Amino acid sequence: MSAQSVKLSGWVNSIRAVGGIVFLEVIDGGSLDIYTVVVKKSRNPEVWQRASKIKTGSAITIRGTIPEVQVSKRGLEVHATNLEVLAEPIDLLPLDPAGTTPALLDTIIEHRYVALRMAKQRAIFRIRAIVASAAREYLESNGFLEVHTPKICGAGAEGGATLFQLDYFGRRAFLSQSPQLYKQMLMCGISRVYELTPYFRAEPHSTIRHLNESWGIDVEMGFIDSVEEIMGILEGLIAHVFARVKEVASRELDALGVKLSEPRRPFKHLDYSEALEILKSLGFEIDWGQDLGSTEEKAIGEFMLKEGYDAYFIVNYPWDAKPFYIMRKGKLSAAFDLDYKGLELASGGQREHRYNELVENIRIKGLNPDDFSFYLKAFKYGMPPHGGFGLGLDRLVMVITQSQNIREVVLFPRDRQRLLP
RNA sequence: GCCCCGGUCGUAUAGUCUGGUCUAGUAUGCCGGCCUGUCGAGCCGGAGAACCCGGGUUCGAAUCCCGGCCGGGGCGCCA
Repeated sequence: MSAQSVKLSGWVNSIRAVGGIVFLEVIDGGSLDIYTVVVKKSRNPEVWQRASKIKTGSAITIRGTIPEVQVSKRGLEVHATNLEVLAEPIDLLPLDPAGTTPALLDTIIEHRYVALRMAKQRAIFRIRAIVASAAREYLESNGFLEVHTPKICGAGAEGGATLFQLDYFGRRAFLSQSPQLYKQMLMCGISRVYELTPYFRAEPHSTIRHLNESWGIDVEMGFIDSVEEIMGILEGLIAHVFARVKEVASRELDALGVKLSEPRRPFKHLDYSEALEILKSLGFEIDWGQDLGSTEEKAIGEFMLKEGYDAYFIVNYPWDAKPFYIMRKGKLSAAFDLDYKGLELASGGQREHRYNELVENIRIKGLNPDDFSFYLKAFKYGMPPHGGFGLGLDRLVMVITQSQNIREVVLFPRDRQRLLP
């Protein structure tokens, strides 16, 4: 048996020198692995000389061997036979990559690239990537085609939400607030589509769960029998993502101190009217037809959790509280929200696919059908019954990583104040 | 946009209520030294902040008052 030789490139996260031995704690390019690089004066005077002068935060390449006998209690021990410093910091690090001295969220965001050397930060963004790939995996195995719709749009999607305006060769254009209208138009030619996409919203909110640029998983499916079919896909998607993260990201979850439990299935279907009853019993005064505010959502979340449900659908919303493209069922609608512990993760529903009814809905909402002609045209050529949902990717990652603020799970968040970096 | 709280060495904080004793304390990081198995290393020494910006009160302001900017939280807004 001989020692295995290795090449290791990464950053020095901490240095401990004990007499003629230098211990470098090194992390690699992205995993959660930690290496303890050992350099002894007696064995390698030249390398030791260099190692004892190295600065925390330096980017280095090590060549060395992995000894049979591992003494280090932390990380894989590597005995360096060569050490090359590729770049060293020219300023004090803006935060402690080893995580001993805490950093405020604002400091982390300002220096996210350095913060990513902290185990917890890596864990969050590794989980984020796993969530995205697990979602793709599930949707593709269910016959959904990934599509990419425009983010520069000539018309505001549904009216209502505030849009970012921009100049498009002298014409007025907007950043897409949602792929809603485009994914529906696609239902005239493809039966199942999905898109991982940014949503741009110019709302001046400042909360722990809103951003002006956020990411969503948008799904639309045609030839459906009922709205239940859509909820089935959404529930399956959520369940698959949780299961996948649990399966492949145990180290990341450990690093975050998160014990992830998969949501109880089947998800409870809570009627909007039932939700109002619950709220009434909790002392809230809500008139039928009103949308639920965040305080109400949280109260329902707590109530449902006591009943044993972390994830639940709220169904049968009043149509008045929903957008024009949602199918009407008298005073009610074929729309649903998916909430997880009081946080809205997704909303969706069956759409109105009949041309005349759709035009009528637009009018009822006080909008002008002419403004939607590019969209309405798609409903003239054999549009099947269809529906879908938009699932907030940031919020899903937030829930899985048990982050308190949505900014924690977005590398460079865009909020009202933050435009750089 | 409204309400509450905050802004002090690179980082994280103490100090502010009860103005002077703060030439601003501590931890970590940083610099120098000692130590051949540290692993939140240890020990010794050192540098580092006129306290977000502007104005005011006062003999005297990190501390009190006003405005602005920024941060955290709550609400509103939210296809």
